[in-house]
Amino acid sequence: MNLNDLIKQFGTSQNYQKNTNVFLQGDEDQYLYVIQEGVLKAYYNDVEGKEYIKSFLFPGDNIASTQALNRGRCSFSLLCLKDTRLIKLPYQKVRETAANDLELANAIIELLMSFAMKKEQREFELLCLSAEQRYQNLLKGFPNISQQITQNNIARYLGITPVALSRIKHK
Amino acid sequence: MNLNDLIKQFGTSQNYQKNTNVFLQGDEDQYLYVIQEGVLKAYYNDVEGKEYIKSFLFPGDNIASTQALNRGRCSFSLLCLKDTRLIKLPYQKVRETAANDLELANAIIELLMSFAMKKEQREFELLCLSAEQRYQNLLKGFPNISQQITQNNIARYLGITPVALSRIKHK
DNA sequence: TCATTTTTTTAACCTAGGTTAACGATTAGT
DNA sequence: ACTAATCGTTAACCTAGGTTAAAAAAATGA
Repeated sequence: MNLNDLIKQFGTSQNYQKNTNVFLQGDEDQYLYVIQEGVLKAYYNDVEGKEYIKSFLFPGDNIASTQALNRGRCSFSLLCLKDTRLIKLPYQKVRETAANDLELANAIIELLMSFAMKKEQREFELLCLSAEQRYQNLLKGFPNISQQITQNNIARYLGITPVALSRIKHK
Repeated sequence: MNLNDLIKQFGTSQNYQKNTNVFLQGDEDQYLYVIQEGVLKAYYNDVEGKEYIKSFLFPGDNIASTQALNRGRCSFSLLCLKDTRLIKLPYQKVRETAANDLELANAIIELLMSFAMKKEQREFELLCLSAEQRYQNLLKGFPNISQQITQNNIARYLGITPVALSRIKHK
């Protein structure tokens, strides 16, 4: 069994309107989501309500809170920036199936490996690059991002304020 | 087959003296390492030679460059801060074995999942916390770290200079 | 189209942390 | 125990980015 078979068997399709949350920081949510259509942001809020954007999600991407999957609560919130369609896959089913299915287990290894690589890349950027370098990097990897995402959101993703991003662009 | 069996079958034990590198940024190195004894740092150097520390490694931890495993070069270097003994496991063997061994494949899923959680936590800290908060966090999770790691290295791990860390401590 | 809301820019001022350099304090090697 | 090297601290000065607020620009909706 591969990931597509698994999705056919256990996945349910869900529609969300722009500006609705798929889940909120603090929720229990043991699902894996695959984006079919739309754009989302995954973000943290601190105690003062300040927002920090973990990542943007586009069709083909997948997401879950690893904290929540491993018997915890979501460490972040997930919000639709546009009308969105996604597939919701119960993680319990994924693990149960993988426990008895060699092909699927190896597909999940691939998936986790590529997730790990992405997280490691983000860690690198946050640790080693200046805000300006992170911005250049983002543009290089995603030249038309500003058509899809507001500058406000881009700034929060880079770890700076919208004011600071405006300054960087001005140069 | 579980991870320990795999280590017995394909792992080789290696000793390194303090201040020697296990691998260098830019190397090809398709091995997974398990730390038996010692302390190490994983770090990036930028074009000007400035150093940024990804993580410290202690007995029981494991490490590899995910970039290098996936037919690339190491994105960081690995250096022993103390005399070190570690087990070197060829990643090719791990994948070949997992491809035909359900138990092992699921053990690797566990391993990758816990790796992903760690990277996600680090991403959170770098994105959302100030240097001072990151320092407090580190002390909470590892109260005796300054007996094991110099302040210079701690600062580079936090993403600040040793001078800045000295200032933070002074408060 | 007009009105409202949201986004982006600009400016003034502030703060955390960087840089350089000098000086003690430790540590390691002989 | 002595020397050399490394490490930690302090100070002076600098810079990237934060904060607040107001104005301009753009998007949204009736």
